[in-house]
Amino acid sequence: MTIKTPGSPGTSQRVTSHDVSREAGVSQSAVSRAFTPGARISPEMRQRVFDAAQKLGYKPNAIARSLSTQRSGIVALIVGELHNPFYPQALSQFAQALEARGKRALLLTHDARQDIQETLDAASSYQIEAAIVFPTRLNSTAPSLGDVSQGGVPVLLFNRHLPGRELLSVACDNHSGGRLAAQVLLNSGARRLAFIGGDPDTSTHQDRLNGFVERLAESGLGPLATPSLSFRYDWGVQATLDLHAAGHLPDAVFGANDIIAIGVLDALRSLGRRVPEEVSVIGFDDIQESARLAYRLTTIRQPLEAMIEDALAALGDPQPGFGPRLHPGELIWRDTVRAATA
Amino acid sequence: MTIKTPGSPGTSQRVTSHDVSREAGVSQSAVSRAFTPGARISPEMRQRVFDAAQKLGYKPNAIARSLSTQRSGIVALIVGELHNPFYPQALSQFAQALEARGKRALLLTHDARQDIQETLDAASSYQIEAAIVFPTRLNSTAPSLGDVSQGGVPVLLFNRHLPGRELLSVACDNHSGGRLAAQVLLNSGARRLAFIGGDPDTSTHQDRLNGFVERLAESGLGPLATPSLSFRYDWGVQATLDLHAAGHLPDAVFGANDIIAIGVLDALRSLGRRVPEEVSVIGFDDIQESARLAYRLTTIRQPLEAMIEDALAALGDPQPGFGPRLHPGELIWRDTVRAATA
DNA sequence: CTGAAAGCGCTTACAG
DNA sequence: CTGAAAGCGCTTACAG
Repeated sequence: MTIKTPGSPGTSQRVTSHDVSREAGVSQSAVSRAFTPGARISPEMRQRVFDAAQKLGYKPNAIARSLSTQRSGIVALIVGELHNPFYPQALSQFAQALEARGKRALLLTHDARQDIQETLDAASSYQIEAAIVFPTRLNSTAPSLGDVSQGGVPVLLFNRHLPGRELLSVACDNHSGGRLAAQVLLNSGARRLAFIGGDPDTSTHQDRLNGFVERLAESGLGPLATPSLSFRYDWGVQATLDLHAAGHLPDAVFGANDIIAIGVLDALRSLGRRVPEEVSVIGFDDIQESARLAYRLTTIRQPLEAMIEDALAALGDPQPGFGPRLHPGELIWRDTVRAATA
Repeated sequence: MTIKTPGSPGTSQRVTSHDVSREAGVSQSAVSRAFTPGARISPEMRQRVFDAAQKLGYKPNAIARSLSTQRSGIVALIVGELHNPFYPQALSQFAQALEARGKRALLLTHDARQDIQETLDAASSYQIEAAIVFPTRLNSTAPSLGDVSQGGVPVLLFNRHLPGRELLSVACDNHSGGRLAAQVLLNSGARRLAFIGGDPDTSTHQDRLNGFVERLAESGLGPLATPSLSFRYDWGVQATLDLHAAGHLPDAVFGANDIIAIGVLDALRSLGRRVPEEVSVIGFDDIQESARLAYRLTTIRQPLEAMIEDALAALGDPQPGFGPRLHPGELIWRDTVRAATA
């Protein structure tokens, strides 16, 4: 791909601070100062520069500024597959939050075939100030990520944590969330509870499962089944169909995330099972889709805004500490869990 | 946000080509050449440089390179709201396609309150080579976009076109797609056809509607109703409910996109109407969700890959021409349109 | 093929 | 407050 120059080709010469300084009859330093927020410059000078800049259509070159200041203002956002709508939502909110802070988001993709380290290296050549990874493709078996922060740029895992690695991470308090899901289902009178899990190698999955099982145990129960595979709609459907075929249909299911829970709902419907009369279903995330008329899914919401703020705060903190930063989930009560029995 | 330096603070000094040249005992130009693909340099020299670079952990600074070469390798991706899953999909595929070409994607958001021109200006300070806008928030009343390409960077509208402006755009052939939808519905025996539209100010909406109406007219029919508002699920639901309340329930509906059509499906279901027995429904886009068990939506697929390739090709072309570049939609036959009557 | 040097467009001590 | 100058880390004619 090469650059083309539509419109007047002559105009395409980039106008620089030198051009402006000439036009305004001041030094080049002056024009630089005029465009630097806290700089020592008289209002008259600044105005004079602005007028000339306006006239010439001057815009400071952020690349040159980055080189000079040694701060790019760029944060890398690294995403894998986007099957789960939770991620696009997080992605765009991150981009906005970054912009609000005067930063820019460099979007990088990461697929299963490549080591995430390569992606990070590629990003770091742009002198990124931090990298936020949305680990749709990353589980605890991921290699070498532990070394990343050595390069000097902080890496933050969003919505997952890797135990024992020196990485920043922010996530929902999935363990408590798992407990909450169990609690809600138990309250509704359910006794045959199943968990349909996502990728078993992820902390997200594990924490939700452990919290769920822990709470069940406190009521003297164990899960009926905990089939787990991946955080995808198809899997939610499949697992439900399998359970049914095996004659193990539960009276309540906790889907490891909403997209799975929605699969469960669709499968149940195709099986002619009524929700919540025969089977209660609860999910996790509260993606937009869960509120739809066709689902009205009861779920545990991840406090996305708070998590994003916190992620950015952690990245800005010189001594953040490496444990996962946890945020409590919030129960969103809709129509897929039976009302509590009296 | 400031940079922190985890790990060994001493290590955080960026290693530059000078460090490498010193280590390798060669000139700085040599190390630059070693990292420049087509450069004239002997294999021995290159290897020597690579060894030193490896030892020091050197990575070329892309920011400095950009400044020097006057080519940033950065393409801006500008997105608005992401209610429609079509866009995240397009977004991540664009990012991948760009990476495959050695380019980087700068992600910018654009909300309704701000002029898109501001967003483009912000982007252009990073010396972007092109901007691709996903016009979820942009309709034909958008101001000033016509001036954008003056700045020297080509702007491409994805999935929409603005008549009469000198902008690149690639889109599906929505007019033919609208005709195709009408055709399919007519073949199924429908006679009372409605179109539930999106934002009436968009070319996407208009072209689909016009094609649809045109084909209907050829069969001596007119649309039963064409309520239009926005490309959102909620609107699909609402419009269907309204039609029903007004006693105008059609025997076939063409949803201006899949997300609307899915809303229609959900509303129909809540009304106790059977699809496709009582009402046929067809959508547009073929988002992943449309294939789900609960919907199995018959729809017209936008050839996303081809559109993305073409977009990148157009951006690389010095003389692209400004008409919209149209790609034919493909009928995806699933379960929401009645089989053709004999 | 290799090196010394100028230059990309800024920022920022340093003097005044 | 203002200007001249050095420097950020590369690339690329220009000589050799």
